[in-house]
Amino acid sequence: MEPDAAAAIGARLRATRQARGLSLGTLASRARVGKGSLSELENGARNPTLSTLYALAGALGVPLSTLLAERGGAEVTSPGIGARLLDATRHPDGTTVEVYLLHLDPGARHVSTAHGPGVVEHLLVTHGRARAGVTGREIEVGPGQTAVWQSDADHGYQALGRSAVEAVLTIRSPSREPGQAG
Amino acid sequence: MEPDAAAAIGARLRATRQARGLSLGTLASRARVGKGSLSELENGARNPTLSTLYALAGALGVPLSTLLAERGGAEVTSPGIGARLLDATRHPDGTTVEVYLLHLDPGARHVSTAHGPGVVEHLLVTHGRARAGVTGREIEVGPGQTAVWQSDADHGYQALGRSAVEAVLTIRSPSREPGQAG
DNA sequence: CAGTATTGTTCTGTATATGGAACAGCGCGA
DNA sequence: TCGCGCTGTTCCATATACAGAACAATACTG
Repeated sequence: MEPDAAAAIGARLRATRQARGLSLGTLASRARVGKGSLSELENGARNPTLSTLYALAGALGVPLSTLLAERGGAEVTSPGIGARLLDATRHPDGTTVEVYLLHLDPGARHVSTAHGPGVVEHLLVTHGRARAGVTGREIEVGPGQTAVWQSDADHGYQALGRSAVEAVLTIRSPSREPGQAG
Repeated sequence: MEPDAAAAIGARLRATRQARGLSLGTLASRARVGKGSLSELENGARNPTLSTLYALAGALGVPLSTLLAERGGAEVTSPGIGARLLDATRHPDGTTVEVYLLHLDPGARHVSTAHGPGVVEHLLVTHGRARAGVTGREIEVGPGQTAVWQSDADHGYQALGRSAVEAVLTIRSPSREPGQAG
């Protein structure tokens, strides 16, 4: 297998567990999995079995595919910028929604030309500060704040200050316009 | 594990293999997996390892999540409400961010008691209309709009009108307060 | 400060998943 | 009828994932 696929899944496992506020021991006992197994698994030092994966996903209340990081692995769009597609759904009425997890290195900047009409982007900053929006009308957003813009004009986002930016970027395209990360 | 989860995955495996017109032996050798292992695996008499699953999925040219039985495992939190965790990350500074894909049946309503201080929730509606926010101060949002609230007070969201609501819910918790979907 | 949880780690014997060999059931050509 | 190539199955020795215990390192509590 990919040498670090186990590591990736372990990291996701740990992240989800901690996000739930669970200790390693409690999750292990809830999932009826050995504490040691879970520890080594989170550290990527194991090649888990389908049964243990199911058990852990079940105890976390998460579909197993969530733990299987393999959704379009970290796509690097520009230097200093990483975007990971979390989900892309197409509603029956044709609108598509893409959800990205975005990482901007300090100072990184991304600009994009206009998309089709009606495309709306939401940038929800979870760490650091950023400037985002249509070119010339950017606004500044910090953790827990969202910038929204219509991307039918040139637009972009950039990291402010000296710390990296983590954000959730959602792109909603009304009809058949394919969304691009940015 | 669920007794038939292995059987389900085995069936899918066999189906995709045959759809590719591959014999058991050729797939086994391409994936560098024992013939016997693959046979028993397809018959549901095995509890495969992540590495063998990856190897087989890779040789079939299929994302692993395709082979997993639980496609689109929607977690049902309340009747008429489905939430699927897309991602849960914990930043080094301790803040955790959870991103959910949310589905509300027409008229469905969800209320939640107060979480710890500093928790911020963002509800980005991608389809339908919803009312969301702190109890008594809800706002109405439609496609492409976001409702934001501090969830240190009772809060909730509900679908308006006669169509279902699709949304992206992001919960940002500053310290170690475990986030709950809602 | 000790005393006591509670954390996550490393260790160990056992169960089992693994690759490969041996096996059986075909179709086909001579 | 053989023989040969193919199919997929069952068997076996070995590697390893497993549960749990024993451990260490960090908190609370008196």
